[in-house]
Amino acid sequence: MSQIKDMDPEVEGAITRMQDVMRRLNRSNAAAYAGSSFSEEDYKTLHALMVQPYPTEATPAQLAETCHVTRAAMTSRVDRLAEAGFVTREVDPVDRRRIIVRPTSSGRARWTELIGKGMAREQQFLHALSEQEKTQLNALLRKLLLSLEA
Amino acid sequence: MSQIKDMDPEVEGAITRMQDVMRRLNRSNAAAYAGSSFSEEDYKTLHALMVQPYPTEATPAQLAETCHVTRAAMTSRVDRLAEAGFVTREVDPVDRRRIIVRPTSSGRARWTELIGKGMAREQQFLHALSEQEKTQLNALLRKLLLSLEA
DNA sequence: CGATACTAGTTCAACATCTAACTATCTGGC
DNA sequence: GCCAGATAGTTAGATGTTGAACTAGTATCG
Repeated sequence: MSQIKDMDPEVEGAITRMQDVMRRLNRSNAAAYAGSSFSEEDYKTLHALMVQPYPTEATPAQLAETCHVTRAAMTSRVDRLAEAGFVTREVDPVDRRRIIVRPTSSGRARWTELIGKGMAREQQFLHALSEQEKTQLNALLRKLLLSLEA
Repeated sequence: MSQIKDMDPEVEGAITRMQDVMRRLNRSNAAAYAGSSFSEEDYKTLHALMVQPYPTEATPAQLAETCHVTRAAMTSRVDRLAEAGFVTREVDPVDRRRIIVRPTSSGRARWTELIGKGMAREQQFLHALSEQEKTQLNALLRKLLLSLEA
């Protein structure tokens, strides 16, 4: 490989490390759902639904946006969750184009069971950083995101 | 959504923000290759190859590991690059199971053309942080990764 | 009131990825 | 030398995603 000018080691390092961190986090999460019939996508979709303000319901389009996937992808995600009995699909009587997705009691239970484990995993993931360091990291990321939103 | 105890806002925040940052970076990179016949995967594969120590060559398995994909995925990646004339595939005469991948001059040229733009994009991405802040961010990430490697 | 434009959701084909099986080759004991 | 076991790469089938086309229902406005 030839000489690479214009390279900033701090920039390269920060980006490479962030990618590495996220890769490890994703692997850790994936591992937590491996072997189960309930997938990580299932959880994320269910979570997007449970996080809605009262009443706990949403359209596929809203869930798609929250999960950062297309509506097409959300169709099959909701298919699976409905098939497994974790959510219901109902046509909105006010606007019959719209579908309203709601968790079943079984879906609520599954989410409650998994949310705790997920947070424990995240805390374990960052446990090497002190409270002060986590705050510092957050401040840097917040500043970065603020600039990126422009 | 019910009461969520055991939640640490700093942990949630840091992870959510890191995910957000990476999503934006990935989108920015994807946009840079959109419309071109040369994909982001093509670039990453070519980059993994060009980053090898002299002589600039590697086996598919090495490239797969560097790119964090399976060997199976690397087969089709190298297929495409070879098809497009950016790399060559040659059987290792010493161990005929192995394939040696090498960049063509056209591949080298393409990489040189794109590496600069990529670094410029990354620097622009982090431009909101001062040198000191980038260093700080790096230090935090390094510490975090160190703990995760155990 | 009716034509037109928009919106929500779904379906479909293309694509990249993964896991698992398979082929070909090499290696190490016996 | 030969056979069992490991290794490199490929192939096949399944999965989840995207973008584009399609269906059905709603809103606008002349």
